Amino acid sequence: MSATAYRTHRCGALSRAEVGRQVRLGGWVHRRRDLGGLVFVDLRDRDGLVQLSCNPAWSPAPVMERAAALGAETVVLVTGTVQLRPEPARDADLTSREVEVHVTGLEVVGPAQTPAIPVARKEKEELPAEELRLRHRVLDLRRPELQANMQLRHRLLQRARQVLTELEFLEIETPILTKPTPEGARDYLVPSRLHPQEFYALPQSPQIYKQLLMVAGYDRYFQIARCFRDEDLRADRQPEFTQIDLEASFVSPDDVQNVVEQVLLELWQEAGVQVDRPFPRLGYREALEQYGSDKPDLRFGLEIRDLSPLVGHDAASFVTEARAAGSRLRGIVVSGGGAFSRKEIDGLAALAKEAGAGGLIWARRAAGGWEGQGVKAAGSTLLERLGGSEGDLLLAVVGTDAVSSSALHAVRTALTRLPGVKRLTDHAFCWIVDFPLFETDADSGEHVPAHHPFTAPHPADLSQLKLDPGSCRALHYDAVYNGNELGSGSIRITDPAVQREIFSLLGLSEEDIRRRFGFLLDGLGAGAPPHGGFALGFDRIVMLLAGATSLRDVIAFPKTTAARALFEGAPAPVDPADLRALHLEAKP
RNA sequence: GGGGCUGUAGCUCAGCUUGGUUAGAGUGCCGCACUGUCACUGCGGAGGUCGCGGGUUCGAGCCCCGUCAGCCCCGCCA
Repeated sequence: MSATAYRTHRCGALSRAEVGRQVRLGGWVHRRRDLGGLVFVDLRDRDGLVQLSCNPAWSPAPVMERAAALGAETVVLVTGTVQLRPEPARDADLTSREVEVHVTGLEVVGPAQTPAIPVARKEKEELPAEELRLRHRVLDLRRPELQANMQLRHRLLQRARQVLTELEFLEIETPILTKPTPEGARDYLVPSRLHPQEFYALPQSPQIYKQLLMVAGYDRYFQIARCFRDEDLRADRQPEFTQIDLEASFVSPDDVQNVVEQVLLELWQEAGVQVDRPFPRLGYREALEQYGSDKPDLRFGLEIRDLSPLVGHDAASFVTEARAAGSRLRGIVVSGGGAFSRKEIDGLAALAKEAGAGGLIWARRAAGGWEGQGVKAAGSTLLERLGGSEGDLLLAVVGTDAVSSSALHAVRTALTRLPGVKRLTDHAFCWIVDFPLFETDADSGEHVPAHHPFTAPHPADLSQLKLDPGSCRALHYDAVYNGNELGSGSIRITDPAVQREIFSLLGLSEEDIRRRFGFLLDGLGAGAPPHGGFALGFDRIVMLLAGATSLRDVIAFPKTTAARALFEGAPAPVDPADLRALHLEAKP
């Protein structure tokens, strides 16, 4: 299959099976070891390495000469015979190490300048600075680690296509040049040449299109969709990213979750991990109460407890006063946490403060009873009521629920990285359900959609939509894995009247609604089936399954945190004439 | 928009604490030697805008201010 006019095999594919065969290979010079009379070359391609052995006993003089002059990363074509290595390979895990190629012909077809960053790295040698890796992306992409990541990415993509196709989903493409319809994030805009002062927007997601496909009767849609959001970046966020986007008609939340679970199961299986179904479901309120987060890492217990009922009269005044003001005392008991150093505990306290807590109350249970700063703060009555056993560590926070949740979530996340903290499992999926429909904007105090404005309200809460929008739940669900949000979805609004009401709750005038979302409302009025869907953050999934720590390691040509492409040099200024054609003027 | 870390040879880093002769190491590169290496080995050599700009000082890689770039986090973002 991999044979071409130039080669019979890939370098990394040679094994005992080919011993004695005459082969032709093409690849990159990974490393060269020149012993004077003998030259060994590790030749690399996407399948791996094979050792070339150049020896006057079988290599003609010109071959010896050329082999001795080979620079790193040069592309060569080689002819030779596959032979077992004289000595048992030291690295038996690399099958190609069992054999080598006795070179009879060697031709340089792609001379290479000395690489600016090394492709062949020594053991434990640090990676070059990320800036250089991005600038010299071609060289970085040659590294076996990134080759493996990109190959995994391909396999996951194909697997997703396969399983969704088996589930009768149709892959349908939607426009990249779309209408600016803000869903929360800033749009990337594209000026129109034919229509002065008008703009396309790149899609933040194919949300409205996929809903209209449901209205159009396509019943089950999916797309490996590129999405664009002009927001500030993070290690796990890029300005353009890929979603496995899907939508289905006549479905309940369970139906959608069922499909998503099947997709995730197959993707994890492709990466060699067996996943149990169904995933546990956890209410949004419950998740915040027990874990302080709507994306809890359920590989760990470490549940948050409400300690308020245990507070006695001997608690410190700042605790009793906060209690009187309506705050709660919440905490985590870490079994075995008594062994943490003071430095580790101080580190946790710093995180709690950073998250807005006044401080972290802590106490550990030694042989003689509870000790530590928390004995005074929480009061010994509380600690007696709490009980516990020797070696326990109590970490607690007083404050509003919002503060204690985010502080304890930060503490809990840090705890999971400390040595000796017990893990219940390696792979913990869950669904977070019953999200609120609206959030209150911190600045304006106005209602904003918790997700996007097309999410259907929970039927049980529909009657409160006007009276008390804040208490309305949504038919929205998130898939969470090991503390990472993999994606989210919902049942959509199909009643145009309800959709109008949501828009107007968001402060849109009738005219705004018409202008911005008229085509959606017309669609919904044309006979809309009940429908819902989901979008999985594909890059993040690849990152997690590849064991990478950055999205940039699973994207061939990523952007920096300032949204620059260092390799090709985007964005870039354009010729004023080109701007004029677009009816634009660049102001300094 | 805010905070933090980093920037010295092609690459990875030391030097900065406490300003002072000619800025070092490993690796890569170049040359020589070497017939079973696999991070080959040995010997020799070249290689520096200490990110950039300004300031303090007799003197700045080192101190101060600004700026640029990369990374991480908060805000933002599904």
